[in-house]
Amino acid sequence: MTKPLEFTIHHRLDGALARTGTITTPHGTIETPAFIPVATRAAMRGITTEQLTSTGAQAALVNAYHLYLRPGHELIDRAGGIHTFMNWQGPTFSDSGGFQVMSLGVGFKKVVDMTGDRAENVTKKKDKLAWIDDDGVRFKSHLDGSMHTFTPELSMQIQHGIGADITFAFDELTTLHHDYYYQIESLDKRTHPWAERSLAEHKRLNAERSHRPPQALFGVIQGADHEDLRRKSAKFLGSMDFDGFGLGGALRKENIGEIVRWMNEELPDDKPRHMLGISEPDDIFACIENGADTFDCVSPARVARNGALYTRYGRVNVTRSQYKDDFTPFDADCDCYTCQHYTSAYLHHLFNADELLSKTLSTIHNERFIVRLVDDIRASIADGTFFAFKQRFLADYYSKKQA
RNA sequence: GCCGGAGUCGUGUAGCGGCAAUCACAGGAGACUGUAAAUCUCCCCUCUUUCGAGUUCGUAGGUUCGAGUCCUACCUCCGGUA
Repeated sequence: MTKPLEFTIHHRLDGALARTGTITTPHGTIETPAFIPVATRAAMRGITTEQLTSTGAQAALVNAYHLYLRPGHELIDRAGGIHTFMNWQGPTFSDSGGFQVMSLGVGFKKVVDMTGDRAENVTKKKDKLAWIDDDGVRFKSHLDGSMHTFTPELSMQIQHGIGADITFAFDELTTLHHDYYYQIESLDKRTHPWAERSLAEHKRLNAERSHRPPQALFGVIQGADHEDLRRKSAKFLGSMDFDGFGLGGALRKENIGEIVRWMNEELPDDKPRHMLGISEPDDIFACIENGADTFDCVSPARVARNGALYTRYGRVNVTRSQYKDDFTPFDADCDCYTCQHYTSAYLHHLFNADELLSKTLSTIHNERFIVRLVDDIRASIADGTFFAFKQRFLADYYSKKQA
């Protein structure tokens, strides 16, 4: 195969931007919409690749920043690439390190804020581990304090060493707390020029490294919650020679669907769109309805490790004492390995006893839950029942909290 | 029997005349959205939704403006010794 990526659209939903399709990569295909679990450091925390496969995951996403620091992208290249290294034969994505621009910078020690109304939600200069200028980002390693400068070129070199099928342009992830003028500057001086530089370096590397399977590059749209900036960014990047697009950045939960629509109305229809860092069921519905094709997110895994499991009726902490004597599966509707073999009481006990297995079993469940949700949404688009499915699912999902 | 030591929140502790009283564990609840997350936050004597009120450091007295803290007696436990 000469092209790094092909995207075929199969179904479209009347009255919305939702579609189903197939992404074809050198390491296999992804039926979209799809949820892509995150294996930041070339490992899905707490579970094996076989267990990840059992969740129905079609692909996995790794992170350039983390793998650059350890074990190093040259080492992964020597291993034969990320697929061989981590024994994951399916399609892979690699994030550019753009998220760390925010999470180690202004967002350091903060929770991602999708409301914008937490007043003190920006990290002070001296406490940060990342500093931005128009050329790139200086990082202070969270592992040993050493300094590293990320540029679009370095990010692409790292991502090519890693060898993921789909890579992302290095971008600046802003927050809802940055003002409008900062958001404009961020687009014009960094995210957009960096996208051009990422693309140029990517093309050079794909040509230079012809002994490896060709890699795809997605440009990442920013613009926070401003319609004009989102449309402008989508138009600008959409006209470039990317294989697909990342829908990134500061999103306001309240109107996340609308923000996604602004971008997708401007983007070329025939290229895939990846929603970066989103996985709450209501957000997934809103994004798919407005044209998102794939998703990645650490949340299902993280909340699982911390004891929160998804059910049809909402996300619930198994650590609650009510599950101590509950000898039924935590989610009776679930076909995952965990729910097929273990009871709520057992999971409750494992968390209580701080057994590693608690995290493994709950991660398997949550990843399966979100993967299956998106699979079901895909099926509902194909057979035209999307809106009914969405209404029923969300009514159930939020029925407990409203009560 | 005598000598010495100790009794503080479910447990183990801090406390050195001045705030229901430290810390840890246990217990209860919550949070988590391109992973510095096996993390973090809150509650945890009683009553109260809150503000707040009440009762407390083995028991009973005493000294003091004020006692978990000092004194006396008693009770219990742990060492040592007959």
